[in-house]
Amino acid sequence: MPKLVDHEERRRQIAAALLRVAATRGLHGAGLREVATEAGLSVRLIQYYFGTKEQLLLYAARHLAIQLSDRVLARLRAAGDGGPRAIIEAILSEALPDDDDSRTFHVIWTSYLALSLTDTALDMGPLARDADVVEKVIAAQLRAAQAAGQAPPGLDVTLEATSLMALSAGLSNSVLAGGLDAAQAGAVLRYQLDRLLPPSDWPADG
Amino acid sequence: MPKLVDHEERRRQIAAALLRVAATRGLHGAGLREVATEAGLSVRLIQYYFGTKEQLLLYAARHLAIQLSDRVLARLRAAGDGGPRAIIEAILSEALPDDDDSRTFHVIWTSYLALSLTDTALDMGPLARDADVVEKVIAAQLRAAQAAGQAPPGLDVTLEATSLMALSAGLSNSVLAGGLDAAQAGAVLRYQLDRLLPPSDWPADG
DNA sequence: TTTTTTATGGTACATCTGTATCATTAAAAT
DNA sequence: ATTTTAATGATACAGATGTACCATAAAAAA
Repeated sequence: MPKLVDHEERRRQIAAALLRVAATRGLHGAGLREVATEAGLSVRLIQYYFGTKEQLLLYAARHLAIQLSDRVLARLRAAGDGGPRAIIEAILSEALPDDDDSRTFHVIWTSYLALSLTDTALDMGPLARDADVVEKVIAAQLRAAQAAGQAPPGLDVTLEATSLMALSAGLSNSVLAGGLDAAQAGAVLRYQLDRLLPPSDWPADG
Repeated sequence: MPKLVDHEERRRQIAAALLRVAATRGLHGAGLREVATEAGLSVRLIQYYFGTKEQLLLYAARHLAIQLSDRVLARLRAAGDGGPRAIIEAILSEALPDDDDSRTFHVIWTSYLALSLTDTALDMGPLARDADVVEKVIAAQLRAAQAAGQAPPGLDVTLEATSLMALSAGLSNSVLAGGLDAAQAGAVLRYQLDRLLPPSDWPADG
């Protein structure tokens, strides 16, 4: 046999090419031929490693989710241990499309969401579960902030975590659609975090 | 000539058919032949009344925006004059996909958003302007609430209005994606409105 | 060295896409 | 009654799409 190639590596390579094409043409407009050219391979190879296009899409979706995880983790490490407020801000800021890479990410993400709404074969389950994990982390941080007297004791941390995730998603949409720029979205986000975790302290027991 | 038909009426009819198809197949998957069949017309007629498909998409987008306006206005009238809180809740609740019609609307809306991100010819300007008007209405209602002593004087009404719009959009996304059901989303929304406009009063001058 | 297996290229195929063309009905204008 | 014009139908066309099939180079196994 020839080179005896690493299949997983090849799949990553192809998936990355798909995502690059999808960033400009959209997911539905990413044809196999164009993806093959972008990856520097033949169409036949995409068939060989994925079989059908739908499987390629699913694989690429997981690839995308992993990218997001990596980005969030990187920001978390960069934020260090600045306390709950810093951690939450790091996570949610990453969710905003503030640079080209991030914008590309969100464009493809939106494309996936739209596709999954009408294409039942496209299961976005894994991505939703990732979002759930993040939401739970935020809730935990809010609880920690309460315990440290940095947040009002009356706060419903579960509802607040859900709200923050939704706020972040909504702001992202606005930035993508052009209604807001990244700086404005960031300002809104920090304003809400300030309202949630103000500088002043509360008595730990209410 | 034959029947001497009302062009605008025909266009509405065709646009409605497109949206009906798009609700199940997605916007990108709504072929002219299928739309024609759905409308009970021939493909040729769609060409006759719209020329190109892109113009049909643009027209349908306006059609969709008008539908949304109508829905919001209907809810506003139904809400009567229950004060700022009731008005804001009416507007934002309408934005949540709580029934089949509303869900269909949001599916198509998301499809449009995704398309417009990669298809430069699809100008979503009008829709963005509609959203801006709604946001200004909400800001005005918040100001009214402040003046009536129903909201904290320190509130930045502009940022809060933007936040509420983003929150609503994000919640809608979650409902569409299946992470939340409509009831949960509504609960989150009302929780945030309670936090913003609590039952208790403030002194009008701070 | 022969045989088997893996990796790859090329290409043909059926289907679907939006659009263009040719033709026709029928009402209004003259 | 004739001419013009609005409205509609049928169908052909060029291109793109995902997939299937046939071939082959080359490395590992025998």
